[in-house]
Amino acid sequence: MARKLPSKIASQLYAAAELIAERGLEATRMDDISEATGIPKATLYYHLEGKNAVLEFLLADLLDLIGGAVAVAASGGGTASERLRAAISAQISVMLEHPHLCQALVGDLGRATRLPDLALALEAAFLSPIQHLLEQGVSDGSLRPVDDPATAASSIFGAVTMTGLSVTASGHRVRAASDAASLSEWVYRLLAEGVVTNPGVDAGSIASRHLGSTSPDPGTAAPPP
Amino acid sequence: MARKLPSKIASQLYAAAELIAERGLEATRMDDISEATGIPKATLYYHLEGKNAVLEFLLADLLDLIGGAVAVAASGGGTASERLRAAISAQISVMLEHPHLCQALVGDLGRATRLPDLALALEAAFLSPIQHLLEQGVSDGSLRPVDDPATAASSIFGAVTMTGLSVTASGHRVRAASDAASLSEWVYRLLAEGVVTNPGVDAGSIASRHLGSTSPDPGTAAPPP
DNA sequence: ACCATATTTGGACTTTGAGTACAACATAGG
DNA sequence: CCTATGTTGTACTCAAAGTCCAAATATGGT
Repeated sequence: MARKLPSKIASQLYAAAELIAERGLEATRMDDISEATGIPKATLYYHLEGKNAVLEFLLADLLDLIGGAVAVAASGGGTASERLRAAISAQISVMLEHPHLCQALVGDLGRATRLPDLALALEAAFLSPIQHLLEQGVSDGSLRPVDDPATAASSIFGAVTMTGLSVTASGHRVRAASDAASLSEWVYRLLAEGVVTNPGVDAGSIASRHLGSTSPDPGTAAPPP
Repeated sequence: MARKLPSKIASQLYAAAELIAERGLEATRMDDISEATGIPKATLYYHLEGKNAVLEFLLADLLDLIGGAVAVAASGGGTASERLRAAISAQISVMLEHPHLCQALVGDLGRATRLPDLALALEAAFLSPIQHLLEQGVSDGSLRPVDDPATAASSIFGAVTMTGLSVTASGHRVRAASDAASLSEWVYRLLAEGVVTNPGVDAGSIASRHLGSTSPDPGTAAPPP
């Protein structure tokens, strides 16, 4: 559709990512983008449909990067669990290499997912490869079976993304990891091994105790002692 | 600060949540909100500082709800792992009860986290209780030790939130869970037990294989058994 | 009942920023 | 040199946020 941007301009455009990441797209005036990139407003509008198109271009690019890296990781050798780790590593690496783009993506997630192309790209870049890995892991025995791998992929995506963000964005002094390799290893372990010491021990005891969706229910939160 | 909104108005305001969830705050005109709530624009501006304040009010409320429920869960009885499960259940329950608010929160996450009060509320409602649970779990032996519980809390938050969203928002036909109880049980298990069949087997073998961001450091993540 | 103060509301107004129109200019390929 | 296509400054339109204000209405204290 709009993938004919002169590379000169495309590269300048990245200068706008930082602005958008910090202030959000809404608070970023087109004139700011123009000034930050050195591209005059008229030229911007000559190539792009508008403000959203700027975001769309930047994020499509990011998602291509991640999608590519994840795809490579997911189709590499080894067990599904090893490839899952590689995929997570790929995502984290790209995130840490492009912190501004990621902040922009997450900060304007609503807008992003409302742009149809981007929603698809997101799906293709992350969710669907991870979902497949989960399924393959059941086959090769390296991963435990999970109901609804699609939803599980979302959960994993959420965990990885949020982790990457909290390292990237917030000034969190992160003890866990200073570089992409150790951070991704860290998240992978968290997701792979879980947080509990001996799985199964308290499983199933509470399952039906919380709320029945419809009825008034003051005690949604904690199980009685 | 602005917490004296007449309840009459406050309740009407929720009618705007759906609009915001669907179209994003930016695409929602103040006149739309006015019309949807039945509150005339002038009155809105009499009580609220502007558009952002609408979002801020709604989300502050949501975060109070979640924060309250999570706090109750986290301070209940049982092991840390049981309370972690209860906390997750609380969050999921509130999310499923207020899908519009959640979509609004996530959709305009950037804006939300840029509102200082909300960033703090988010921290207080989720992150910090979960972080404490993780720490307590190490003490009582029900959870395995994790480097940097603060970041781990973010990861868990990401997973839970994304899961809730993918059930709520996208038309995903979710096999995993139709109600809050079973969904939260499902996420808890995922996080508690991990996705891998026999933990530790492939740890450390690949850490440095994908792209080298400077130092290969395969061991920072989890403590040995 | 009376007054003071706060709330509600309609309507006109100001301001800001997105997006458009267009003419002048540049550049390239034939 | 001449036409295509890209570049850019300037001036414009237009929608929506937010402000002002004054008249109506409620609220509460004495």
